[in-house]
Amino acid sequence: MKGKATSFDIAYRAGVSQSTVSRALRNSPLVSEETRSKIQQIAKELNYTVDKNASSLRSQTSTTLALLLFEDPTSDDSLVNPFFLSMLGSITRECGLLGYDLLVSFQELNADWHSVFKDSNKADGLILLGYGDYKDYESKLEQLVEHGTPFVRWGAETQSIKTTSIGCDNFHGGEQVTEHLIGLGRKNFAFVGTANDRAPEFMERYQGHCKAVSDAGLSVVESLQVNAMNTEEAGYNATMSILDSGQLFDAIVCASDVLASGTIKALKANGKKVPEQVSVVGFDDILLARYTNPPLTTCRQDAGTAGKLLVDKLVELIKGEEVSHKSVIQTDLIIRESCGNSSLK
Amino acid sequence: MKGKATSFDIAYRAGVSQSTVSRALRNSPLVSEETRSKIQQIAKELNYTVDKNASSLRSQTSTTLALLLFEDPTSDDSLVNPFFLSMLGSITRECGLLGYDLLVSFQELNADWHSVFKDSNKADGLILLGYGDYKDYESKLEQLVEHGTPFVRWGAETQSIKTTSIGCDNFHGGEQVTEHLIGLGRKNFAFVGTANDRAPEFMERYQGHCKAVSDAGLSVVESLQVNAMNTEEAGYNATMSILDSGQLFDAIVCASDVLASGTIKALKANGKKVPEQVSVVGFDDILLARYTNPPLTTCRQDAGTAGKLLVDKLVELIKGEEVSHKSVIQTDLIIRESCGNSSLK
DNA sequence: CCTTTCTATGAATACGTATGCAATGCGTGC
DNA sequence: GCACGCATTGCATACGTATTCATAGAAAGG
Repeated sequence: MKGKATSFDIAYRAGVSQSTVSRALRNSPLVSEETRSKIQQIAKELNYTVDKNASSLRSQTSTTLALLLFEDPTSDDSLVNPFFLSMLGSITRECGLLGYDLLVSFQELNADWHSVFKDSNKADGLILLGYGDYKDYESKLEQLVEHGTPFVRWGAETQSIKTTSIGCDNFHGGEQVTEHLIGLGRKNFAFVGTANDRAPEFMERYQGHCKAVSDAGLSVVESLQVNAMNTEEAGYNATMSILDSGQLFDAIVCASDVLASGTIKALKANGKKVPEQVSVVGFDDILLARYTNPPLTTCRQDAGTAGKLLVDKLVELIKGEEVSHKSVIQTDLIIRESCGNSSLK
Repeated sequence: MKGKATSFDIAYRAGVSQSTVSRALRNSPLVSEETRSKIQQIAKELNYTVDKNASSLRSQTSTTLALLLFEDPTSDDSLVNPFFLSMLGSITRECGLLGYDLLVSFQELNADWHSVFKDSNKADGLILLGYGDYKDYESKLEQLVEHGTPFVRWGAETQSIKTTSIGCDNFHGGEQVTEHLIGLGRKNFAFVGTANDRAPEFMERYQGHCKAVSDAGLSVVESLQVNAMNTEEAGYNATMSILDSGQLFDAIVCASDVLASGTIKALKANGKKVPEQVSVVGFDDILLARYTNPPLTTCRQDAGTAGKLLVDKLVELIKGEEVSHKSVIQTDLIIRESCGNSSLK
């Protein structure tokens, strides 16, 4: 046998036309049960596989999704938000279940990612993962919408346009962790990772945090909240600046685990005991949270559900179904040791 | 404008034939500089992108690589070997640089991964990442070879057939960590993660370890080496069994960081102080290694170089170039606190 | 000025599949 | 016995590009 078998080879052997072979293999009702089974039998014998390029070209659909991961390039290996990575598993798995292939691409934010893949017909839709400089980001999203490209995003809802996004209940999560701290007797809160343009979900967490503080009859001290990017270093620096300011606080709420890791380091470097003197909470429950010292109390986002949902929604969009603009995933408070226990009261 | 622009649209506007457009866009020397620039100009105006399906179908080449990641499905989110994940970044980046797209797929070992992608012409070659039940694994590799599918692997060299693989110098790494321990005065070694069928690289590390022990005039105690899969739980259990055996040891060499993490937990659970009573070393230097308590001394494999090399070699294979069967990446000893310092002597 | 060589282009075709449309055969109802 | 409907199948074509082959014109050489 020379080269790969084509549907014509099967047709010849089965004594039917190529059309019938194509139909039989796609389980069209237009072929009799008898010929179908004969054809499938032969296909198996010949190790036949449909040529995806030809198939996609003809049907104008690729059964492929593209995952675009936005990350600022960093120097070290940990160039990827660990939380996104843990979604990757569930995304690929769900793709497999639904019969889609997955193209993965890391994109810098200023790249022309909005046209990649879809224009070239390599993918039927896009999954966008990662935060962006929101001004530029939203304008690119608008282009996608104009273009009619199906896509879903992980993250907060966008302001200017309606897009389909999946996100966790950041506001509630912010409440949860703060209520936990209040329950332990903490009263003076700092917040690391206040919103900046790149991370509206941080803002939502902060707002939930504020609500819980207010509800408890306590007051939010503006000067104790510090803007920070999502890196350990930023968490470290933010915490240092809080310490330098000399203000009083007995708990630090961090907008992510990565930030919290830096916060704990900074506190230790300054001789502060965690959790005895200062409680620390994070957000995400990435693998690392179990290994900080002390282990980090945090708010878990279910990466498995998130990934599955992203794929499901995108496929619905591709099929032209009506899809809700926002899906919210519940958060779970994971209690470890970085906040102490109620004996602190 | 209705639908996407095709090369015919450009041809019409430029007053040339479609052939010329195709040539101009692919920078063929067969078109004059003048028409080329006119065509490229028009292409830009029309936001033209080559239809990859048509292009791939015609040229029988997809400029796409497929990354197959083998993992036993686990219950928790950390379903992916963290080390492999850190390679993902460099792999996608290198793919981008070389103009290749990347399909990512998690595969269970018993699946028909050997025929996926390549048969359907969706990818020009495969990158295999992950360990397998070696009997089954090698037979599938043989099928790939027979089939003429270009592929590269991360890991140890295969026994029965010649395949192109990239791996770190596991043997030397095993020596490095052991010599370090010996330098600190350790004399009685246990080893967690002795080779099983699924992880020949573990075996190489073990052999390097043994060499270093012998070279130092010490002896290897067979009963202090325990087989273990690459999970934290396995490391924990293996260490417990060593402890239960009641044998004397002052250092545990683990075949991976993940194992070492479990080992440290088990030691602590039994009241053993690390590193005062027992030194522990790992292998890989995954992110987690910085966060164990105490931070883990380990042998770093350069995931960045590894990923880049995998892609480079695969592309060479695809282009039909001669490629060395094995490339070795150097390892670096990363000293943290889990082994103690020379005051232990 | 005629032949030859080269350069730039166009015409035609193939890649392998999916599908609209036509055709065939067979059963059914009147 | 005839018209009609249904169930299968084949024919022909389109998807959009890359490439071989042929061609026209220009340059070159004698």
